[in-house]
Amino acid sequence: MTEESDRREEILEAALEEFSSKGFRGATIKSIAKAAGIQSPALIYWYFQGGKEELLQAVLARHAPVIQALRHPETLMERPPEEVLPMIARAYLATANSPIPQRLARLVIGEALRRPEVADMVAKRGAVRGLWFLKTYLEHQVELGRLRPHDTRSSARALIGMFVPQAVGDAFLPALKESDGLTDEEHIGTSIGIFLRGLRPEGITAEGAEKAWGVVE
Amino acid sequence: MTEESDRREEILEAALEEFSSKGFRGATIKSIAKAAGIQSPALIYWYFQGGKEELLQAVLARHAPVIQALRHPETLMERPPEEVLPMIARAYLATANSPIPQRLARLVIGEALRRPEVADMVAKRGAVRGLWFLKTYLEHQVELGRLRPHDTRSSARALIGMFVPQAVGDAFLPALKESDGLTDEEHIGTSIGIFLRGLRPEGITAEGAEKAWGVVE
DNA sequence: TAACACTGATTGAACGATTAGTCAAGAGGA
DNA sequence: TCCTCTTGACTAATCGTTCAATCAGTGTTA
Repeated sequence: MTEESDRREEILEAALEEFSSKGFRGATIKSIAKAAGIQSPALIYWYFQGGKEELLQAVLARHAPVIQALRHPETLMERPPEEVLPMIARAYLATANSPIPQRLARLVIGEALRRPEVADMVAKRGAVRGLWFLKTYLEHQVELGRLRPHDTRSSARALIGMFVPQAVGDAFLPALKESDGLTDEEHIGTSIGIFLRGLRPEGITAEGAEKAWGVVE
Repeated sequence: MTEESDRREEILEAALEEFSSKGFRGATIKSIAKAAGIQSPALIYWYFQGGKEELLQAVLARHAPVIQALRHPETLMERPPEEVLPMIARAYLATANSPIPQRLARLVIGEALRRPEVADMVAKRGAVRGLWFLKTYLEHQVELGRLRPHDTRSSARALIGMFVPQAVGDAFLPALKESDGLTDEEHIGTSIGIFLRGLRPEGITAEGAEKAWGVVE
């Protein structure tokens, strides 16, 4: 259960590479076999009797934990948004800049366009969980009086959404970032600044908030 | 030049339908012919000598004006953000809910993943133009003293990004919106509220702003 | 009017290439 | 010998594309 065959792992790696760059239909069993360094496509059927389809499922399953991610140590819950939100934004944009998650995103997006099950998996395991965590965190901060009361379903979407164009630029449309040269850190600073100021309770200034909640940096 | 053959138009329609639902590779010349109501795939080669590839290019070219869109009547420039931003958000989400733009988005996203030229077209004709308009508008509002000074490259991204999760939910991941039932109008109200409050000049209240700038609704 | 030819539009059948998947046989240890 | 792993050769189907033939009009000529 724990020890996977080396060959199987090699095939899965090659399949992710091929599927993500060429798409499910564009990648052929032979090209995957070649990329995995094996002589015959027949060997793939020894490890994945279900053929190409099972291979795709196995690749997705192989990285499902990564997709889930965003394990939320409850420690974050108590820390103030001035600290937590930039952390989340940095983690998000860092993911968009890493090769494996990029390939996974290419594969998953491409397949989600045609396969409702994949779209559903993305929505439920990825998006809904992420939004649920953000919403819970923001609600808790409202209860603590650090943010003014509002609809956290909406603010959770708005918060993560603010970084989507930049992430898409990183991962898929380099021309977008080149157009004005906005760096990730600049964007994080400005947009979280707007977000927090927009949700600051009445009559509280930035300096007062930092002192009251013990912001580290 | 103006009068296109009916048949050619029928084939283009069928091709958009097929390409967007099955992808470029997934859609076959025969299935497109069938969807267009013609008996033989050979007819497609009479109208598009370049074959399947030219057919794809023709479908994209057919709707290029729609992709550009966002013609910006200068009248918008002078009107206050309390009016303009919800208008933009509504137009954006309405587009995400319309069938033809949805199909186009499916096709374009799917192809942009594998074809750098398509990705570049999306970035330059779509994203960069849209961001440039928003940035210009926001800068102008800063000059008018209706928003406090800030990096408008970042706020333009943040603004349009806030609606991306909702738009994606509309067009691709229905499970996302079902998860908490947030409506488009609720989201527009809350998130633009946060955005505007976050960018309000120092010492100006919401009521004061509305009276000073003559917000209609 | 009738026969004809020309042109654009449409068809069914076929070709060659490529694909996912199969199979029997072999290699190499235990 | 037995079992796991690996291979090259093969199959059956499907794909994009080509091609010769045909159809429907539309003048043109006798």
